[in-house]
Amino acid sequence: MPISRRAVTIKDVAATAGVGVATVSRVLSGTGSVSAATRDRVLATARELDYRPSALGRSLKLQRTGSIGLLIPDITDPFCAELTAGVLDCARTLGEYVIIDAAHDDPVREAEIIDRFVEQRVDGIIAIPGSGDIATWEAVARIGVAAVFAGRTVEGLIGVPSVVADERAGVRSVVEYLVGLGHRRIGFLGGRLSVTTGRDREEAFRGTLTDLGVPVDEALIVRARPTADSAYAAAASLFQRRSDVTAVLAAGHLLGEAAVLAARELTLRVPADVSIAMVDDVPWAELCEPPLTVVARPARDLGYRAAELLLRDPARRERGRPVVLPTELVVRGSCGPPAGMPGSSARSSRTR
Amino acid sequence: MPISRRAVTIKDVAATAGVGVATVSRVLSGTGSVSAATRDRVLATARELDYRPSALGRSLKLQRTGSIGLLIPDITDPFCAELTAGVLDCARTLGEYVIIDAAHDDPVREAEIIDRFVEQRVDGIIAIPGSGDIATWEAVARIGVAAVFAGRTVEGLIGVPSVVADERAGVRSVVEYLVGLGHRRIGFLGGRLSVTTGRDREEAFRGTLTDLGVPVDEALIVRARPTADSAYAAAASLFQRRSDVTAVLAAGHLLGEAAVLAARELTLRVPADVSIAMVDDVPWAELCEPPLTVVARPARDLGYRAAELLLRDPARRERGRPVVLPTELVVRGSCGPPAGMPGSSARSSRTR
DNA sequence: TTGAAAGCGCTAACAT
DNA sequence: ATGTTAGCGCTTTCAA
Repeated sequence: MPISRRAVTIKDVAATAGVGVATVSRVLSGTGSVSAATRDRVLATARELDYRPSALGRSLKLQRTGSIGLLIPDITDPFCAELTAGVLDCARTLGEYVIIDAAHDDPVREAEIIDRFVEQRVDGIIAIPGSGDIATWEAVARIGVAAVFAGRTVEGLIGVPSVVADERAGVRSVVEYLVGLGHRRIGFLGGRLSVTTGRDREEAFRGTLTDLGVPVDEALIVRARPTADSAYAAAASLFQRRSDVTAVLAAGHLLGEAAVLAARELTLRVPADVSIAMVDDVPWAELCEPPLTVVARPARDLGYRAAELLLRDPARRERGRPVVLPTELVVRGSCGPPAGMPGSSARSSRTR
Repeated sequence: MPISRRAVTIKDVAATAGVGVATVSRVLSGTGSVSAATRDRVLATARELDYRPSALGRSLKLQRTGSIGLLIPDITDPFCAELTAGVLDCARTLGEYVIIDAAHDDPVREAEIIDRFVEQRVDGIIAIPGSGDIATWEAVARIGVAAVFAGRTVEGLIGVPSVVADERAGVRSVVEYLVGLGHRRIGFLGGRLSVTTGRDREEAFRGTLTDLGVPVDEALIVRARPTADSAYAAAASLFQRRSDVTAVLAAGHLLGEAAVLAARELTLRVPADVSIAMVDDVPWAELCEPPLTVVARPARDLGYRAAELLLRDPARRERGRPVVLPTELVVRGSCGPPAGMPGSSARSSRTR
């Protein structure tokens, strides 16, 4: 079998079948009318020659690629991966393909990736935006490339719609749960305020506490950069600085991981000594000992709906209003009444 | 600001700048020679018009897209995600972009995705193959599209090189470790033999035991389909059927998760009652109580090297020999001497 | 029903 | 140094 030196083109098929290229195109795309005889002949030769139509030629002609660009912070993050799976699912049902790239929270890289997407003439862009440049997205809108944000938004940007989880309601539900359990001194491990989710969660934390008549102790609210080290430092320092916290809400799985590890390191029993809850469900939350109570965001749906909004709902997309999906409080075993409360188990003397 | 009705093309830039299209092309691609004056003028107009060169036109002309197709089973699998990150890293440094899709272990879907990649005229394909069709890959080779397998191979296929972990050495190291601890009745939770990794691991398990003079008890070797349910059923049945197992090796993180859950359900203490080890390091392994001892595959490197092999090492790629990367035995707390051994803690009466 | 031809945006060979 | 032009593979009028 000879190595094919050149890819088979529509011309080759046409010539071999003894018809014009237009006819081949018609047969293969199913448009127009062709006699059954030619149809069969063309199909046969195409198969025989192992002809693969080039999407390049078609896209250039059609001015439409059938692709969508997906920009995420980091594919190894479970939330991103799950959201990506949703995008892939939807793209598949809609016959689109997905170009993906990770910006790793670097605004420059984010802009580069978007430029690339634009050059590739993607039909649209889905992004989990970082704390990046607003100008980047204004440029996208200006060029006229459709875009939608998923999971997060960019502050003060109009015209780019988004599909997000109801972060505030999620935080509210878990704070209410903790307060209902009897907690009054609840620590909050938060992320950067420069991303919308970070701000929403922290505000909702404060707001819910206030609504419930629980005083907000600013010293119990700490923030970390999105690295394991920073998260751990924040968690450990909170536990050590304030041995009176009875519960901690981690506003993200990195922070939750840090809280679990720090508690373990300080030999705090969960939930006897301290209750831990976190935002975002991840596989390890269930395998933890005890299993972690979490606020789950519908990550996969977020991705699916974002793709849907982008590709098949231009009207709604234009309106730019955010689509908000509900979260779910998943109660597992990591939260209980505070030590010393009726119903709580006897508290051991905490050795630090 | 008016909505751009049509994307700016190289012609527009040329006309506006008062030069030929070739000059614009030369300026933008940095090839050929242009006077500083025209150069500046072209650059200025390009910027002014917000010109974005179309990769479609360029790719069609150059017969090269600068893209690679990445085919994986499931992006939400941590191993796949990590490997994908490696591919993304390498692609970025090489200036390529990545089209991704998940086959979910469906051979038909796998074939469809590959067809799509071919139509898109990707420069090459990287795949974590399922137990799919060998014919699919033969077709790829026949067409002349470069491909490399990552993490797994397809049996009996020549011409497609691969970058894989040293599965056998990995399993060997952990089996030696367990036997060294004193274990003689070691359970094996395996995957399908139809994927190369599944077969390699099981063979290595048997082989190592034999080499060490430990009899192979076939009743201790069970297989599961790659779903959480099937894995759990396998683990639970093994524990219940054979209460004399002192250790279990899970040949994959799904199986490891099942083993941990099943042990917990049956109130077996780890490692006092049973030691658990698993192949593949995942985030939860460290957060588990006790943390799980694992054989870690260099997932990210696997992806990076696969991309490298595909894009910048055509010579080696041609030769088709697999690149084998080492694994690492990460000892954590989930393995100890078997109950009743010197050094083991007193064994509780196991209530079943 | 079918074919010829224009043209999508770009690059490169060729001419000037 | 710069402009003209052919053509990459395809779809789609427009004629026949």
